[in-house]
Amino acid sequence: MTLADACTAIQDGLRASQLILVVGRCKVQYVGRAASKLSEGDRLLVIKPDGTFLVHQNAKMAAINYQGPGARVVVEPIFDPNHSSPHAPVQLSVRAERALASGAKEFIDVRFYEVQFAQSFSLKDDTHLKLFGTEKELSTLLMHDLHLIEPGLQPLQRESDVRKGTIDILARDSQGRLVVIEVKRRGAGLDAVTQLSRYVHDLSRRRDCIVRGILCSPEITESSMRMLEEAGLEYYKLSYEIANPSAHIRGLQKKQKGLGEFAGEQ
Amino acid sequence: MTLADACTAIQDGLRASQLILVVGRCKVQYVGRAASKLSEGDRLLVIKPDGTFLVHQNAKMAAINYQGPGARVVVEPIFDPNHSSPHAPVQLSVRAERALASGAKEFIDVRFYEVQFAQSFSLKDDTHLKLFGTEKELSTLLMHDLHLIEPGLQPLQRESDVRKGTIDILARDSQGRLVVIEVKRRGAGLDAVTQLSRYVHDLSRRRDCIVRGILCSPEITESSMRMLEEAGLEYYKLSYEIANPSAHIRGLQKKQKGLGEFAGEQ
DNA sequence: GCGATCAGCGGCACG
DNA sequence: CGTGCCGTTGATCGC
Repeated sequence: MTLADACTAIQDGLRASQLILVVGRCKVQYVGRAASKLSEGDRLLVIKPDGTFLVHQNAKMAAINYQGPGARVVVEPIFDPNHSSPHAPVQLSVRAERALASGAKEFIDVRFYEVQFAQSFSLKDDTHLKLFGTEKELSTLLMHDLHLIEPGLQPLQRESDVRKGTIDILARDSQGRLVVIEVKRRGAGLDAVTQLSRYVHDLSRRRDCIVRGILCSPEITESSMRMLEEAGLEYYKLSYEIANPSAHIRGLQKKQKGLGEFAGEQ
Repeated sequence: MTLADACTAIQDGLRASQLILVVGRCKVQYVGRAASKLSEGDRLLVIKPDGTFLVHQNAKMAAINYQGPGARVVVEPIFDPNHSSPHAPVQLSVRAERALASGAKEFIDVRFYEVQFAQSFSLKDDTHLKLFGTEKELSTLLMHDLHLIEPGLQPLQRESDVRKGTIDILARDSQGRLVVIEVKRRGAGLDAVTQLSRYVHDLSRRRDCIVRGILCSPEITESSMRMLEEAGLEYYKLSYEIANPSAHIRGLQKKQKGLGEFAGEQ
């Protein structure tokens, strides 16, 4: 496929606001929040009607260069400066520009030397993904099953904002103490512990009372567990199943200090 | 394009370990770390030689469903069960399976009802992106210019592991105190403050001495600044430029408590 | 719009 | 391998 044909195909796709696919040998340059250079090689370029601009190599999930929705795409044939008359383009430049929130601009330039394929497609699609097993779902489930953690635990609020973030679940225990519960849908790391610790400290200072903190996650790393214990916080292993219309909590087990095993309360 | 032709095209691409592109009307189902359903609509499917599997809608940067490198892809024509004899497939199933680190498996099933386009491409590309302006680069630059923060500040180590994470820069000030420096390439939020706070507390406890903590970033949110001050930590506004072979630090300015303005030290 | 957090985060580097 | 953490993170939701 000639570069001139590719240029036309891309322009047609841009005008018609279609999905554009280009496969070819190119260099890529990016300047914006960071800067990058990618030397010659074969890549896939995807341009979506909303301005999304993706350069993919032949491996890995992530695009090697990209531009988010809202980018303005311009395609331009490059002619050999040695030839005074413009016969056939020797390169094809596909450029995406975009304004950052700060007002600064960023751009990508993909310079094709050879195009294997370029075509645009009309994609009719107004559907939205339905996702199950998110943290929000688990959190909602857990709030209605706080007795799994301990009897007498009463839910107060979900997603309550404190000055230093958003608490997943706020509850009160049988002795009237506030309990901050942080839910993680996957293994908890140090960040989860610092997060919970932040909420507990903030709340205990503001209300001037003792506040408990409980981390609930399917796993926790060893150093996170140590840090949690040092901070006087509690851990419950959260076991759950993902089902189609809605997830399902299998159980919660308190992890005992210094033991590799669990002692269930249920 | 018939579903049978699409099936052949995909199979050829899989056999030849090529990049495969499919555009068509499909449903998508996913079960694994979470679960999802996406009803009928037109999408782009990208399959890479390494098993990467991407389903893109006509908007947004992120793939709506995906599978990472290592997935095993199987394509299978589905025939109408009412017809005893297999004439033409009524659907085309493209399935990606993958084993998680935990040992559990996850899979996506893309069910095509109609295929506009299906073709595979050979992508020769062994290049790697060169990226400028990363945090690592800024951190290295800053370590050699600690005097920008204050005179007498001496670098000790970069990327030093403490029990609770990895310290960007460890230094010693003119009075012999340890200084933990956390560098962020973009605006700092609460997480950056908790991160720094974590390192400082850990180190001060382990060494049983006073440890200073300094956050360096181009911006910081108001609540983060408040939290930083409450924790007795310091903030320096980091101004930098991204240049081609290497980034360049323009300056560092200490942010004064309670003022919207800066008082430079330089 | 900014701000905080989640994500099926992905990817990397180091122990 | 896990653990930690950066990312041109992106995407969402609340203020």
